[in-house]
Amino acid sequence: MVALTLPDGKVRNYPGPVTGADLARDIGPGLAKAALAIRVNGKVWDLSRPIAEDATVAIVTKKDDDATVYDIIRHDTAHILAEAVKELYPETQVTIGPNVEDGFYYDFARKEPFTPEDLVRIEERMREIVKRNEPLVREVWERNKAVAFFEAQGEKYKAEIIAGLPAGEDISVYRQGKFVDLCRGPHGPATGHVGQGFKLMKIAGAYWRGDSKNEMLQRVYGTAWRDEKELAAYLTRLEEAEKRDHRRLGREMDLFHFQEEAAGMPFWHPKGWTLYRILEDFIRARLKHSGYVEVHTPQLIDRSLWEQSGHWEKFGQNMYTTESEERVFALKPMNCPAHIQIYKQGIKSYRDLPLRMAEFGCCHRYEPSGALHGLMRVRAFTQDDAHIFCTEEQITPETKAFCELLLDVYKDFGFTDVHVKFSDRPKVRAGTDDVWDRAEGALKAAAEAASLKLMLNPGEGAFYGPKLEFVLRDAIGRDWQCGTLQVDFVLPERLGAQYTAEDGTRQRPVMLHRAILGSLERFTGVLIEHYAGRMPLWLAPVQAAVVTITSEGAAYAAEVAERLKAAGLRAVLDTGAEKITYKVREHSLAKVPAILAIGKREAAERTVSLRRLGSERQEVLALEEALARLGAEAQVGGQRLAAAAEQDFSGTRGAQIRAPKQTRERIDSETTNDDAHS
RNA sequence: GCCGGCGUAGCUCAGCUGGUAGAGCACCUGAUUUGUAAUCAGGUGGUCGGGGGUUCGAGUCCCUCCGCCGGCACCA
Repeated sequence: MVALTLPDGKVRNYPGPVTGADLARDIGPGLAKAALAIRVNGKVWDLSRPIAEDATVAIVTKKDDDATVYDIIRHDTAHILAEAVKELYPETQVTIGPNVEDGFYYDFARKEPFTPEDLVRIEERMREIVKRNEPLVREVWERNKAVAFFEAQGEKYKAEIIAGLPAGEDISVYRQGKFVDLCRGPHGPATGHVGQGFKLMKIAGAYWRGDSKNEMLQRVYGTAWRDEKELAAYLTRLEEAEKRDHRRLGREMDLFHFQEEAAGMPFWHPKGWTLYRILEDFIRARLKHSGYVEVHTPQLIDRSLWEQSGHWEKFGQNMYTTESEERVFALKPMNCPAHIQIYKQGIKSYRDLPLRMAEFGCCHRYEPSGALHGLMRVRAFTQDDAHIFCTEEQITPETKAFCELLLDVYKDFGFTDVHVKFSDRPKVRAGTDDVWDRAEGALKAAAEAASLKLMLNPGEGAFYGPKLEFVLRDAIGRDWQCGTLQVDFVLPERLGAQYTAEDGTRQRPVMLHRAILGSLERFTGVLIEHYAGRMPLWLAPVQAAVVTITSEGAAYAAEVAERLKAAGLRAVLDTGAEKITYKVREHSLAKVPAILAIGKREAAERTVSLRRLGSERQEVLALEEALARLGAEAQVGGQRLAAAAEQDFSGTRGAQIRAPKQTRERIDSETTNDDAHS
């Protein structure tokens, strides 16, 4: 007897093993048709797989609001992709085809790369295969049979994968039509269940087994959804994400640019640099408040120091060098060795620790050309870098304090969804197990003390110590790794840092490498995308535009602009001859958070008509009231920031706003009252 | 670095099988004094990413270098 307990608590008894398909058919024809798979004691099984023992079961259908549905649909679609490719290009070998976020891919081995036209053909064939509604049949094969089968087919990759599977594991294959693929499953009952809500997205090269020493395969990416409507929604989502691409907004909002002569190194324009400097000044103030000292170290340092630190050996190929006076200098790729040099000046006592040394040091790294990506991956960058020299006992309190500072800073920027990856000892590492035990223990305890959600990232620590990696989630759900904290026992040793302990002995300090924003360039990019360019008031390069409706208001408008600037706000004055609708549009496209319109009435009554970006509402306020309100909002405030991030984004293009002609000169010199960059 | 795609005016893009470069917006000039997302008219603007080759003739074809885009690999 097999007793199956259904989700509603009812129990069905069978004399012997039954399949999910049998059960679904017994319950009703509708369910039988809709069934995709069956959950057996929480595990998802194929409908064709016999259930031989009592179990709690639930039929999975496409309508279920459950990630499993997508897992099945996407993996089925990957098999359909492989079948289509084998039908169209029989000489192609199949390799692996896992699911990824929002879709799947399949890697193929073939001499000729796929063309975009091939992709169209393949997708057409896939749609046919779906219509054929071929049953997907699970079979368990004996290992040698499986290897022999795939070798006979010329599928050397598949044979290699099977050979690598642990002994004793069932080798399951799935058959659909003439196509047989090694696969763990589970799958839906037939290709038709996938429906037409899928699309092939792109072709790319990918190394076999992810190793650049191996041959390159052809990877086809696809996406698959429950139906065409969901697919359409997904494609719309991609388009929306594209609109907030910081590279596009950087151009549209005149923040920065890149050019061939300095690939991977941003040219910051006045507005972009204003934003950058706000971040830098903000962090500088926070660090100062948290007991850090700031230093500045040379851009060029003789290679001997990099040899000593070990960087030359590991990363020499990725360092820019220059020769002078028969010596080789490297542009610094990081600040830490230089900070140790400062630490080593004079004798340090345990009383000097912890010593928190910060530097906004510009670093250069020769990143591989294919890695460059706007501000997110550059060759010249500045971190909000600091090194905390401390004793082992101080690791925990210092880490805790750092985590608190970091979360607080993130909150100010509007990021409240943060998770932390904890990367522990890698296989190849320096330091004894005892030291690692202590370092990992201290780091973990501190992270937990700071109430962080920890995700384990086993074996991914630096060779010198464990690390925390702080990942924040942006307004549209994308994750960005920004902050980091690494415990380092190695560099102080290599570069000879010491302190005198209470007992008079010489000891090695521990070094905590840490950054909150990471690279300022990258964080600026993240912020632009998070806010879709609509920065909250305190971050907006131009915070307010004072615009006249008619020239009668010009003198008063100039006064309003002056008052805003006197209140510390970055304001522009637009007294051009265009219509108010034109000015509102232009300044809105430029994503200026506040537009203060001045007409005859406002001038007479000493008021302003305030319009906020993203809203059509206008509010007539006394000038003093508007000043007070904007001034208050320009202060850092977490809640306001979060609210600003949620403002919906409407697409724009070509917002290269400049001052209208009559006032051009005046405005250009008054874009900002922040003299820091002049 | 590897695989694929792409590179035409400041931006977005058109330019069929090779016949000597075009639109919209932007910009400039003039007119318009306007009440909350585009006022009208006229005008300027490109050695078609760089170099080389094939051809009577190359934006269109070939080679090569550079850059960008999408992945992969890398990321101290």
